[in-house]
Amino acid sequence: MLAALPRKQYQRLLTGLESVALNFGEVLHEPGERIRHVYFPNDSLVSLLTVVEGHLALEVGMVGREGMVGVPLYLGADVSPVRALVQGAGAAMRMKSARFSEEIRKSPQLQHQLSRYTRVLMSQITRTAACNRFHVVEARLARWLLMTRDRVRSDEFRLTHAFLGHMLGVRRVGVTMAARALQERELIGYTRGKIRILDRRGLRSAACSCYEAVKDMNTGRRA
Amino acid sequence: MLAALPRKQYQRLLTGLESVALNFGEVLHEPGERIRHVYFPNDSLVSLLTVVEGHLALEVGMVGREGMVGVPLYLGADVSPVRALVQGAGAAMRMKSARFSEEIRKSPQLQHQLSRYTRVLMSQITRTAACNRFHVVEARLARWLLMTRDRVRSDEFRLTHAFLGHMLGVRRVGVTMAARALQERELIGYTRGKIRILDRRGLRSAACSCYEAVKDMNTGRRA
DNA sequence: CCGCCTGCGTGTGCTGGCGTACATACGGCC
DNA sequence: GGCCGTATGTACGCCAGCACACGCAGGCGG
Repeated sequence: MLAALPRKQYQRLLTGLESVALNFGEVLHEPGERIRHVYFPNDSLVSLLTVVEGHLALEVGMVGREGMVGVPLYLGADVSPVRALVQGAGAAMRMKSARFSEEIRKSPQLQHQLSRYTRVLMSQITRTAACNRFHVVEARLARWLLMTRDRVRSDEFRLTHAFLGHMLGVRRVGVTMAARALQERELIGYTRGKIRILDRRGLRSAACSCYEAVKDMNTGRRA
Repeated sequence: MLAALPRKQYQRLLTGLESVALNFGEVLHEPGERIRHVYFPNDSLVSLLTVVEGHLALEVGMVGREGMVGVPLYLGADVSPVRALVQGAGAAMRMKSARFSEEIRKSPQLQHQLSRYTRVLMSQITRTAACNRFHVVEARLARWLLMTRDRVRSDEFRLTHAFLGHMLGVRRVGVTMAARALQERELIGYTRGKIRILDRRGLRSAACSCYEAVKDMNTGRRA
């Protein structure tokens, strides 16, 4: 995302950026709490979850190297409305909130990038909302795996059914059923927390149209 | 929303604003189409709907006098990701897109108001997503009626079960059942497209917590 | 090598909402 | 005052996902 900035701006930003390793399960932001840093995932992957009392969590957005964690800061709030959970371990850059606000003020180009990304994120959240309402677990699981794959750039990653349940807002058992169905169709394989995508094209046709839709938003093919 | 601006700015904006009457069922923006005007409802009410092929529509946000229809324009896109449907007839102000973009550029205060509203809208969309996933129709219907009431400022309004189905993303029959349940508890009354709220407090307790949650966002009690 | 924790499989009964189809009833219009 | 469109009621079969509960197995630490 930042790489799209003019070189000079980018160089200056770098002086405020700090390289960090994000660990699986780490919580970067908690709803209602102050945002201390904004994060720019490199090969890591962060999920944005909404938390409703008395229910499972529910993923509303996914942030990889195309985006940023901490958009509310750009919009002038210093608290997060969502939980930001590291879902794929890896490297990221981060910047202190104060410094970042400062940089935004100084750079119209950065503002432009951020407004663009905010737009994409809103569309993504909107689409995810509809997806969670209308599509069955199996299709949603397929979509989710594909989206994850695109961001961690690997066909294999670690995650348990229970974890997936939190992402998709369903019980673990629901995930188990859906995963087994996909496995029987030889689209994926999994054992004890390791999931591997075997047939990417097949998985695409098992997924709902939301995968392509969200992808198109990110690549800017649609606004 | 605009009233929060400094008087001078507000005066200037007025010169670009045009008063319009919004009619029930009118579509202001269609997904994928250019945004020609932005709208500031006065006593009218606009629903933001996401449309997924082969499914009912689903409301993700509601805009009354506290907000604006056309946020994507602020974020630099000239096409809408959602359908904006007039759900409560009434008056609104509107401004041509080009002029509005111009005004944004000129006024930091306006930018500030817009970024604040964008934040609120994102939170609302997020919360609505979770609500649609986790809560039963009856509670969602109650929430929806209360939210509408707050915006049109009247205990009675015109809408059919079929219409409500589109808002809540359920079949008409589902609405009928939920509505009857609420009627039997004497919280609402309805006949042929007219719904009246009889017991507001009771309705609040029938609604899920999302009503209060979204309300708090709008009034700024939470970010 | 044993135990235990974690991850996965399976079963049972239940309920909310779906798709579809048809029946009633109000209310405006001629 | 009868007609008809639109709004609402009702019914039937169906299935996805729920809550809860328990069984099994791989792998790590002692």
